[in-house]
Amino acid sequence: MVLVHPQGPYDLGLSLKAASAFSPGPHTSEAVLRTPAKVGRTPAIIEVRQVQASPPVLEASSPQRIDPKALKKKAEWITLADLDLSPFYALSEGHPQLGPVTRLLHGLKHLRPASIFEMAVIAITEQQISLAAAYRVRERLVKRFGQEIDGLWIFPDPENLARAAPSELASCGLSSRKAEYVSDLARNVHDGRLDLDSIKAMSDEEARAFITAIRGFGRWSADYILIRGLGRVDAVPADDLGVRTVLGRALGGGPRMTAAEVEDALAPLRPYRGLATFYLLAYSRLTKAGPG
DNA sequence: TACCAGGTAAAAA
DNA sequence: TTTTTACATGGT
Repeated sequence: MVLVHPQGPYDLGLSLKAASAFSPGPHTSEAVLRTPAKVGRTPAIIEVRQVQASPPVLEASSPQRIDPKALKKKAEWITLADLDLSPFYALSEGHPQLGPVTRLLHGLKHLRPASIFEMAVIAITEQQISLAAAYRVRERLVKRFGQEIDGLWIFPDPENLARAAPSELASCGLSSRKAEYVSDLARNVHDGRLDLDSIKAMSDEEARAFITAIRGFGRWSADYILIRGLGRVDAVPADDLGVRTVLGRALGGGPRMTAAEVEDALAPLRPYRGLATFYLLAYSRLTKAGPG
């Protein structure tokens, strides 16, 4: 068991609730994060619960025997512990639409996928089709090429997907084109030709250039990976259909915005445009009537 | 039943 | 150089 001290305000329960509003996922209904991941070489369940509200303190643990330092690092990565929301709240305070939303969702952060590789595959699956459809495709990928631990499935390593024939990947529901993207990506990462972790040290602009140079990743995927996979809070896929729809309704009071209108609407929120967008999307999903 | 859903690369014009 | 096309699945 290790303690994690997130920077600034944090509400794990709210963050889990938002996560499950975006995808069905195995997120628990209670306020405990339970996520399967490899810690070093060891498959493990990582459990995170909040033991103090303010200043926030998290407790990370695992039923498996894993290095406490590595466990802490993984928990910090997944929960975006290094992000301090305070300056973002100060900036959005006076914003007519965003201000009330940030007050309502105080302490909300998104959860990062355990690795950039996983995030990259998520991005490919979510190109063009609905999040729900993409989730089903990933579920099949994970159950075919991943590893089960205590009822949860660890996302496949690059090696697992590199070994798979593109046709096997496609049989999980990927288009043959996307199956090639995933296969190429997995093989390049596994061979060491592509170092996705090197993105962590790059500026947003460098990272965009790096990602879009990879086959299968356009501007949308690059910005999506930056905000969701890396927690780069200023990155926004402005041409994203969901972003354009929700911002059109939330900020424009009307129909779907164009990408240019999204850029204009978010300009005052720099350097937190991605975070602002996440809050508006989360608010939109959380306030939709749930099933039952 | 259609149609749309948090795009991309490659072909065609 | 710009525009069009094929693509896979799930929800409505």
